Amino acid sequence: MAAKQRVVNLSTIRQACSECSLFQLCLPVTLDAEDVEQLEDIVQRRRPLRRGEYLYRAEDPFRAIYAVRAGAIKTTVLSINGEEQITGFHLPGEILGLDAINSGRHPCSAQALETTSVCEIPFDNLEYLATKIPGLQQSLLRIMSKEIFKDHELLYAVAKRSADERLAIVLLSFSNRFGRRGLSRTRFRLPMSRAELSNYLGLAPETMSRLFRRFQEQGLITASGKEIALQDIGALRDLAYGYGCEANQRHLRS
Amino acid sequence: MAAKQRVVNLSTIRQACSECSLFQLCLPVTLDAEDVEQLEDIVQRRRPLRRGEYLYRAEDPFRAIYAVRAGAIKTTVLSINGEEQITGFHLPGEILGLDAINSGRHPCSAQALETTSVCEIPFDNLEYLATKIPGLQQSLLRIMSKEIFKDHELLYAVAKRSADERLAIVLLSFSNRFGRRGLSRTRFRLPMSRAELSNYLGLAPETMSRLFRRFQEQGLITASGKEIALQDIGALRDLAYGYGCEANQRHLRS
DNA sequence: CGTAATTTTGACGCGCGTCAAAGCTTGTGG
DNA sequence: CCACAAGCTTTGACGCGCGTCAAAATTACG
Repeated sequence: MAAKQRVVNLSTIRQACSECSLFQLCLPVTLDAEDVEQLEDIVQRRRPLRRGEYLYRAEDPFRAIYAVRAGAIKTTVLSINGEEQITGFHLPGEILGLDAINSGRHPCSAQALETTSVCEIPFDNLEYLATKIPGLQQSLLRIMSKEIFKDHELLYAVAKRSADERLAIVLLSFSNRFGRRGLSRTRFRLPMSRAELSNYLGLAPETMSRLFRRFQEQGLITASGKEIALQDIGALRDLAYGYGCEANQRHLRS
Repeated sequence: MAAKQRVVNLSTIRQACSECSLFQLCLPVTLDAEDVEQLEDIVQRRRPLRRGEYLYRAEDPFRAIYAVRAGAIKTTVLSINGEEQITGFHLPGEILGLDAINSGRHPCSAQALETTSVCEIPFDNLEYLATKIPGLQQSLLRIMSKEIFKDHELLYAVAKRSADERLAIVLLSFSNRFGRRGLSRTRFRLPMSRAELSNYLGLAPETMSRLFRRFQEQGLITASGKEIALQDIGALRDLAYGYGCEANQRHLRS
């Protein structure tokens, strides 16, 4: 089914690659045109997901990883009492599903926050390709490493910080992630509701609401609905990274 | 330097492998004796670390990943104000350093909590070997996936829960991790101080202390110093996994 | 344009951090 | 083997941050 002849040049590949969010797999290392072509052959387009549709559900068997092209996806787990815990937001250019490799089943559900299109990358093929193309294996390992690191970061970020620090942190996180994709770092549209944000951050929605008000009063941001503009990134950074968090570390030895 | 001839049989390999904590790399997939031998060749023993000694420091260039053979290691980051944030405890049989693959530098420091011996697995060699032995590549990916998942778990675990739920969760986590290694699941010695535990969980040491008292009064555990005995695992599980955490999810759509 | 879902606002209470000081370990040197 | 520090761990008192409940205001959507 992939036996057709094709003529490609590197720049169109790069472009297609980037367009369908494979750039994360391509960029870190040098893959030549042929490699990228092979990689592209295994990538599948799917019809866009509508808001609320599931990309996969927890416990589904693991077949593929996914790259978000446009839109946004949230991943969730169900706590025992049947309540939804949001574990991550995935924006264009980001990859999800890696956490399923180990057990062979998805540990969380993935649901579209708005109309969203993704690329599907069947993992069997990818893994096979990775043994053939050393650059690709490296690339894969690197992405997974980054994933681990990102999570660690969020872990500290969210676990041990006050509500306003948490909000500052995610706002800056979105700012960076949009910025990396070439969008504005200071004005963007949050794809999720306040309730989802607060759930993600482990706060009550009421607290989230009050925070948004406070942040606006302090001139840190302006917000109307989901449209956000960061007015004072410096101050946000001060909030997010450190100053005023002399939490509970003074008790440790050297 | 690795050119010497050796006669091996699979069971001694397996044993050595498990002893030096490579079992995580071997077990998930089938590697034949020769593969394991190659793997073993690149593993390096190091002299044991004494309590407080660093295995590596944040920002150190990434050379190798490490498997804990005996003892325990904590990984930490420094927040801007120079305070230590504990990001993980690593017990025998566990692997650390994977989070450095992406950037090429260790994002955190690793320090021995007690006398600790580790295996060093130079990453260049491992990566090369992984291209030669498909089973090994799979194994690596799987471990990294597990790592991602574990972190996710802890993220929810710690971020959005009350102090006693957090304590129940880590106690059960240690119970499982010791149990997996063949030690008792109900009586064990915590390798870290209360202050370190509380730092890790994002709590004040005073709170930790009060929690230990409460848990003992309620008959959940008995503790004297670092020796812990879990008396009522069922109740701990109830605390850890759900009941009574109707936190902040009732606000979400469908 | 009306109904449902979301967001906002206010009042109130509890959990947990903070400060301060009193036991307990642990290790070191006489 | 004991004495004396220097950590740790525990205890109590107190206050603030944020969750909870309830209801109004706003927005989204058919």
